[in-house]
Amino acid sequence: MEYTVQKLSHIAGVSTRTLRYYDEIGILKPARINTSGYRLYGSAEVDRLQQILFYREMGLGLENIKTIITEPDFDGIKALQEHRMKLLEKKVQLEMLIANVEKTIALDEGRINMSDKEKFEGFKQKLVDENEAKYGQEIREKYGDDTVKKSNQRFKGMTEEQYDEMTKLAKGVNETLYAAFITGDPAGELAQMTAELHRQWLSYTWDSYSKEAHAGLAQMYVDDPRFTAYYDEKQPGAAEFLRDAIFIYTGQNV
Amino acid sequence: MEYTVQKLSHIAGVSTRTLRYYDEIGILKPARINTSGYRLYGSAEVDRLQQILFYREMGLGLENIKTIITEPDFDGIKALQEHRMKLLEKKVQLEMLIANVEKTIALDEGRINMSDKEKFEGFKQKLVDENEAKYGQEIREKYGDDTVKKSNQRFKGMTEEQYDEMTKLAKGVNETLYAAFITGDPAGELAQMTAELHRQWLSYTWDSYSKEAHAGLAQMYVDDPRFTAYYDEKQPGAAEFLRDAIFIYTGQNV
DNA sequence: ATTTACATTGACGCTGCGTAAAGGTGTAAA
DNA sequence: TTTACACCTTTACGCAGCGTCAATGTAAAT
Repeated sequence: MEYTVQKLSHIAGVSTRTLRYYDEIGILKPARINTSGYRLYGSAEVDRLQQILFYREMGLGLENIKTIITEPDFDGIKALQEHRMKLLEKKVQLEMLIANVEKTIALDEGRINMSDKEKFEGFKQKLVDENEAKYGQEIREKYGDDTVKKSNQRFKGMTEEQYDEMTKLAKGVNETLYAAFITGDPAGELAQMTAELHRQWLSYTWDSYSKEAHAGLAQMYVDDPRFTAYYDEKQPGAAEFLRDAIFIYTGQNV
Repeated sequence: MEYTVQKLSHIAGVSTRTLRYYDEIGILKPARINTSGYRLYGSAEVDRLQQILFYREMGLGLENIKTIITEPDFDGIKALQEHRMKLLEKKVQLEMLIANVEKTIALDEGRINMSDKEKFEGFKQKLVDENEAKYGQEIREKYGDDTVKKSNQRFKGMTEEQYDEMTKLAKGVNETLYAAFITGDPAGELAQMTAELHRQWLSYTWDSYSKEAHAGLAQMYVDDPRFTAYYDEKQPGAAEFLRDAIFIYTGQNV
């Protein structure tokens, strides 16, 4: 009995394209080809296809399958055992991924604004990583290696409640900042409230508070374009305005 | 501060190719391009890249990420929740796959011959699925809807021991069949033993045995090319020989 | 003789880049 | 100033496993 591509595809439940592809990659060649170029398969090919599909079901790649079924004394079970290990690794990966996604979703319960939270999240990341990478040295020189280390550690070791609190404070800083900016007066009530919130926010990561350090950070907001961009995104000039407000709050000379 | 591709790639820990690709698909365009055609990124782009990498870590596709970060009021959490569902589905699939692979490996303990077992596995599949698809109707007409249903159910509901037993019987049928075929005598002792083993094998799936049905099936082995192919693979003419033996065994007129 | 069903060989598309290849720039050392 | 060398650019194939046209030839049924 001979089968054309379509007949075999019906028997095996695969597409004709698949059969042609299997021919192309040499994993299943037809028994013969007739004068019109038609592929004709015999029962041996049906069996072989069934083996291929069996291993395919197991998730093995076609190259692997080719090796298994072409080399007569190849240990199929051993291949499956190796394959199993790969699958188990994949499963671990997937589970970690799912855990991460779920953690991210759960973290959102605090419900700031997604984009705000993200920005803050990114901001936090930047504070720790980039600040460390690029400004680490000068900050260490200014405030001491120990202070910086403690700050970073505290940042990473925060509980979720603390993180939430800090996030809320950050949100408060943002909101009052933009409200204060509209008043145009960095010495005004709103602007000073912003500076106060900002101080509270800082206290979450700073070991000890000093007006000088606070003012220094405010100046950095203006000097470092990455910080400037963060505050200026919604409102150009906001970084500078915040610095002025903090300078007044800390009694720094402008 | 402006970053070239390489600088940005260092900051973000991605390849320059990735940055160019992100430019190409429009997910992250540089702030500006200088006279020499160099890509220059600003801090806004650093932020955007960080968002992109965040979602990428979550396993989202770039097209999805593009939507999330390009459309300002798109709900990122919702996207993550949908994504989570997909990941969970993937996990279920993967677990099923692993279970299958492990079952296959375990089944090999019985140590038939791998290829024989596979063929039988495929044969079982064909019996249930294809038989149902192509000959279901005529068999139902012949033996009744109920009989067929019960047979299929029993086939699928078999325990592993039963399956093993059945597998051994199938192997016995094959071996004695080819031995008997050499004798050339379908009425001989070996051939009749084959028929007997075949009856026992049938009993695993048949609700009740009848000589007529047995003979009917034997005829089908010859009529249906797929069955013929199975028995004839090792020995052309074996299917016909088996039918003759069974006809004699059941006292059917040839 | 015509329609219909089925066959063939290309060849592009999908995902997210890795990896050359071939050639212009920027900067520092000789 | 030349030379070297690091860094930039665009173009394009490769991967895994087919799905999906497109253009065209053949077998079988009406």
